[in-house]
Amino acid sequence: MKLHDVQRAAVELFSARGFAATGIREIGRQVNLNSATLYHYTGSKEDLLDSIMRLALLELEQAGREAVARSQNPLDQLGHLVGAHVGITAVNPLTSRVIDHELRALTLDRRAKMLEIRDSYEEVWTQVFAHGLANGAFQVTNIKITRLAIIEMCNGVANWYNPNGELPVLDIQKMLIDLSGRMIGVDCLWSKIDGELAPPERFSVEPISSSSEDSGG
Amino acid sequence: MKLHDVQRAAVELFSARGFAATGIREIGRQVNLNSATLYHYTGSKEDLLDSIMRLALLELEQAGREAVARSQNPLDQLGHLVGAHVGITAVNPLTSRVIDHELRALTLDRRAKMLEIRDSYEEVWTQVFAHGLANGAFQVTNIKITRLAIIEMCNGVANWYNPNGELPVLDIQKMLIDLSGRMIGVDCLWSKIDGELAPPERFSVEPISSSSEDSGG
Amino acid sequence: MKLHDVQRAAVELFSARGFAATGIREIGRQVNLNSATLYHYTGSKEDLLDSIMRLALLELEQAGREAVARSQNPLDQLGHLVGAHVGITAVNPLTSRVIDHELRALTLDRRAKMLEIRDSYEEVWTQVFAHGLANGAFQVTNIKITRLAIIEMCNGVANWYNPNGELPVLDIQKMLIDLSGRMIGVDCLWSKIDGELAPPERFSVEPISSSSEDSGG
Amino acid sequence: MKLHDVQRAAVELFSARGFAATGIREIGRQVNLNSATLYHYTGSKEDLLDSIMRLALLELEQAGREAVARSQNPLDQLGHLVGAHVGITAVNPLTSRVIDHELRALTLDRRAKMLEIRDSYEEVWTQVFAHGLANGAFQVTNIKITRLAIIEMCNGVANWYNPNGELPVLDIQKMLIDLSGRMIGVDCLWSKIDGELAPPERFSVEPISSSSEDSGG
DNA sequence: GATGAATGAGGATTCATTCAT
DNA sequence: GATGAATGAATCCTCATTCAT
Repeated sequence: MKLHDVQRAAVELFSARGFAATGIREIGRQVNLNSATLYHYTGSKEDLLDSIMRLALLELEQAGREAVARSQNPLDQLGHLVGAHVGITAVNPLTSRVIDHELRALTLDRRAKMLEIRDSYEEVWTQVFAHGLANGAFQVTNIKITRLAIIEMCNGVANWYNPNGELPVLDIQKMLIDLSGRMIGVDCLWSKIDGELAPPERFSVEPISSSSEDSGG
Repeated sequence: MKLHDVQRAAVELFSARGFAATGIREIGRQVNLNSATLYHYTGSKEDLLDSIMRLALLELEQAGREAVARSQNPLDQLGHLVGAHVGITAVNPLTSRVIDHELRALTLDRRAKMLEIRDSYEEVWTQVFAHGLANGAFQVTNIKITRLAIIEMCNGVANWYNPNGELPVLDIQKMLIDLSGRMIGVDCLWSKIDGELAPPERFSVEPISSSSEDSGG
Repeated sequence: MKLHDVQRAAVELFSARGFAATGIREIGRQVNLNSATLYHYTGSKEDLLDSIMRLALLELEQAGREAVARSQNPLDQLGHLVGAHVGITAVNPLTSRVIDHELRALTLDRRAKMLEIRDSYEEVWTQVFAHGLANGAFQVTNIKITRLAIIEMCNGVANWYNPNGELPVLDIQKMLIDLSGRMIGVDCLWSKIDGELAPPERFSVEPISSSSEDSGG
Repeated sequence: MKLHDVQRAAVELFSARGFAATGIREIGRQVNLNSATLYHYTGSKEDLLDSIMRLALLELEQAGREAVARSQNPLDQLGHLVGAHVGITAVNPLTSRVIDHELRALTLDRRAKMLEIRDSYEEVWTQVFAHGLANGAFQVTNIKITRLAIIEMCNGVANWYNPNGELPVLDIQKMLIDLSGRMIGVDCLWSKIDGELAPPERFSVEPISSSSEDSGG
């Protein structure tokens, strides 16, 4: 479908230059479409960004909920959750950067709706930590900061991981799961997880040749 | 000095809306200066961004080097380094966001020069990890990923910490030092550090009422 | 026929927003037709305007000639002419506004042809006045200005008459005939007219629910 | 002042082609100003139209009030009112056309405010007619229609009068005053008016070489 | 120092129109 | 008949920047 081509091109440019610095004509050029034709597919430029972010956040949220549903044990849940988040981020680094950087480009009301989805996703994390703490499985001094630190660590993957490089995604997932484990006082969390990690999905909007290229910003 | 006012206003707007989405007139309005007058103080819009980023990165680098110089012991060094980075980030969240997000807005050659500074700073981290590993003090399976994960975790502070909130900066520093310690296999790193943390400096370009406000993106 | 639907929709929009401010898609939307389909029925946007104006002006001219043909007496002729013009204007206010306002939207040559029709119609008025003056029936100091004043007064009906209101068209016709009579020095012209007024025809292009609504402009 | 030049050019083009069909660049070209510079003087295109219409309508209203204030006698008042309206219309035909045709181009709220001014002006007419009727001086069968007919007749002057032609404005005023008089049952109203007509003022926005040129529409 | 005026380039978006299906 | 896709040209407007004052 053409719409997907447009979205992919948009993600590529938005992630590289930023939403505001990307021209609608530039996007069109990448898909060999006149700028006027884009409006046939996407509505406004902001609509385009909105559709991309919504799609990505919804998939992230769903992946998070499925990850947690794989076990009742908070430790397992944390492992799966980190695995899912890191997996998705590593497989979709460009889209992830757009999610992380361009919320501010949305109009107030659209931003609010988008934040609802993000908050709903973060709620999943919050509950896992609450259980883990009550459980005694998580040994942390500050639950909130620890959670935020882990999430930021996971988000950071989009800034340095190159999916076309040598390191397989699974290795990154293992590593960050272990690091997360240590952060809550558990060593070698990866090896203790019950069940396999869900394979991370590639978004339909993620550009094909996404090479993160450490392209700044 | 007026230049600092302009820079502060610029950081405030760049961090909130992004460089490309911020108009030169908008900056002028915040400091009651005609847009044409800005050019007396700052040169071009890119010059303004360049000066801000350079200043901030140089201070960060210096703080990093001083942190490491406080001890010969890699564990101490890591603690001081994390403390410095987190401290600076927490005290200058808006400037930190600009550093993290707007490298891409620079022209190629300027970006290259800026990356040199950033690389030079990251080299400090790399060496600490190299020593820690050789030393046996750091128990990690993958140094590079561990280092990146820790740095991203520290950078993330700019996304959620509110310097006007209740939590003192020092508490954040302690927490993240402990978390970093655990990530390399050492518990309670904070209590083991030799010497006091250097008090984090506020950049001259950091807006006064910087409340991070978790304002998106 | 569909063509008439399109023309009616066009008159509705042209009279409300003006030709230049009306989009071809807007017209299509009103008749549930894709904008591309309009071209099967109407040709270009200007063709559409042209067909509307030509049709209306031709009907006006014919009505004018028939009105004058009803008597040899200049006073009767004037009465019938005013009656016809006012009647048509009151029954087709939207189309009348289009005629009055949108000549300028036509290309030079099309405008010239349209003006020929209008001039031909005005020639009817001119001759009635010439006869009335020669006759001695019209007592005027400036024949041209009087004629123009009467015509403008009649045209003005399109600006304020609401065909869905209480006042019947016939009352308007009576009133303006009397006023016209007074303007040439004859009182109660309406009661002196020989023969009945021709009933004013509704144009095929006049929108059905034409409520003039005094909607500005 | 440059602003006046811009307004004059705008009136010239708006009256000739219509607001919607006039480009901002076209206006700029006429005053040798870059289109971007126009915004320095005028704000948006709609602001430009708004300022023109407001200025013209306010002057018209003031002239109307002054005309009526010249006498207590309704007949005199009507004469002065018609004289003022016709005078202003004849001296400012282009601006008058803009007032008559382009209200629809304004946004809803701006249009509402503009209509307030116009209504306030028409209220002057309404009161004169009310007094004239109560007085017995006006012999009419329907005041409202008579009033509307006279106003439309006066407005019509903008459609045919050429200020650069042979006929002086005063002659037009005389003629239309007499015609208006006849419409309310009074012959030779002009010769009965007490006091001189106020000389009609030329608007600052009326183009200098305003030759009505009967340019369509 | 400071600013109003000025501008070329470019921003997103809409336009009337065509054409293959 | 009817339409979705496509486009070049044009829309209004904003941009960063310069310069005479």
